[in-house]
Amino acid sequence: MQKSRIKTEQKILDAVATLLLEEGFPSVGINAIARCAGCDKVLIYRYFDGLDGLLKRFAEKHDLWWQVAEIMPEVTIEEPLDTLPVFLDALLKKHIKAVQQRPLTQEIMAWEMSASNPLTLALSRQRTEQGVLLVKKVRQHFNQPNIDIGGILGIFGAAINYLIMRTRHHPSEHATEEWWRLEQSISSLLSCQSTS
Amino acid sequence: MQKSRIKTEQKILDAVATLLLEEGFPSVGINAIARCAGCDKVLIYRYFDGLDGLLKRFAEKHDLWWQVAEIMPEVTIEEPLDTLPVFLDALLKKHIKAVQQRPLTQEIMAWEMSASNPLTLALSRQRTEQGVLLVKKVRQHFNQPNIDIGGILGIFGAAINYLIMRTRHHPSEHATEEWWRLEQSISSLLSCQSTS
DNA sequence: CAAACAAGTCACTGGATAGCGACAGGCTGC
DNA sequence: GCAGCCTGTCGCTATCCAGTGACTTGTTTG
Repeated sequence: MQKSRIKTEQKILDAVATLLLEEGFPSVGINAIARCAGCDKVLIYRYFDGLDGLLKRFAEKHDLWWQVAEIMPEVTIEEPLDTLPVFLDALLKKHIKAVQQRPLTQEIMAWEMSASNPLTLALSRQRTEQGVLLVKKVRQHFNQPNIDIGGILGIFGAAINYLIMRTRHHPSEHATEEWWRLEQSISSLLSCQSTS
Repeated sequence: MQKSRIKTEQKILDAVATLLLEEGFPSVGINAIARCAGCDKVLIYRYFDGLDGLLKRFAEKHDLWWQVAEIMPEVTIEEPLDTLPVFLDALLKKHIKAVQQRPLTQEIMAWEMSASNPLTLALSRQRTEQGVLLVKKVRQHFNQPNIDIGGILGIFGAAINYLIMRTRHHPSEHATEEWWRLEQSISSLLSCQSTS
C-alpha cells in the first residue's frame, strides 16, 4: 500500500488518459476516474479540486497540439526554397501525421464539438497560438501578401480534423485509399496558388 | 386530458428536437424526453420500442441533409454554363447556407463525433447518397475526368461542417468577417481548377 | 349498458453519478 | 513518546438514469 501523493496524482492523471482513449469523453467522470486509478474519488477533490482542476492539470502535462518546429520543414540558406504550394502541401501532410499520432487530441476535439471545459479550452488556445506562429513563420519565407495563407491552412486543417474525427467512429474499408485521395486533392488544389 | 396516441407521439418526437436544440445530444435520454414531452416514459417504450426506435422514426421525419435540387444551380439550355470552379464555388456556398439553416443537423453531426446511433447513421447515409448524386449531376455538365470533383467537394464540405460545428460552442467576435474570409479562400483555391 | 381494449399514471428496481463527513493508518517534528 | 499532519478508506446522501409491472382512466365497440 503506497502512501505517496505524487504517485497517486500520477495514477489519477494517467487514468484520465486511459479513460479518454478507451471509453471516450462521455465516460470521463469522477467515479470512473477514481475506479480506473484505483484510489478513492475524494482524493481527486483534495488534490485537484474537482474534475475541472484535474482537466486543467491534465492539459498542462500533455502536448495536445503540434509545435511549429514539428511540422515546419527545414529551411536552410543553401537549399533552394520550394514554391509556396509545395511548401503548404508539405505542411499539411505533416499536420495529418501530427494529428493522427495524437489520439488524445482527437478525442478532445470530438469533446469540443459538444461541450466546453478546461481541456477543450486549452486545446483551442494551443491550436490558435501555434497557428498564428506558423503563418508568421511561413510569411518570413514567402512574400506573397495577396495569398491568405492562414485561410488556406485553416480550411485544409479543418477538413483534415473533421475527416480524422469522423473516421474514428465510422470507419471505412477503403480507408488508406481515401486518405491517398485526400492528399491528392489537397495537392491539386494547392498546386496553382503560386501565381497570385 | 387528451387520449390521442398520434398527438402523444408527435409531442414525443417534438421533444427530441427541442432537447437536441436546447440542451444538446448528451441530454437526449428517455427520462428527459418524457419530461419534455409531458408524458410518461413508458409510452416511449410502447410507441417507439425504446430510444433507438424513437431516433429512427425521428430521422425519417426530418430532412437532415440537403437534396441535390436544393444546392444545385439551375442549368438551362439557353444560358451559357459557368466554368467548373465558379460552379463548384456556388455549390459550396449553397452548402454552407443549407447546413447553417439546419441546427438539428449540426447537433447530430456533433453527436456523430462521439457515438453511433440510428440518427447519426441516417444522417451519414443521406449525406453520402446525396453526395454521390451531386457528383454525378455535376459530371453531366462538365466533362473533366481529370478533376476529382468528389474529392474537392468532400474536402471543402468537411472543412465547412467542422467550422460550423466548432463555432457553435466556441463563438468568435469576428464571426461574419471569418465566414467572409472562408468564402474568399474557397473561391481563391477553386479558381484555377478549370485547366487540367 | 357492459366488456374489451387502448392510453396514460404510479411505483418500483438496480445501477450509476457527484459530493461530503467521519474515520483509520502511517509519517514527521517536537 | 506524542501530537499533528497527510494519505487513504469507508459509508452515507441525494440525484439521475433505464427499464418493468401493476394499476387507473378513458374510449370504443358489441
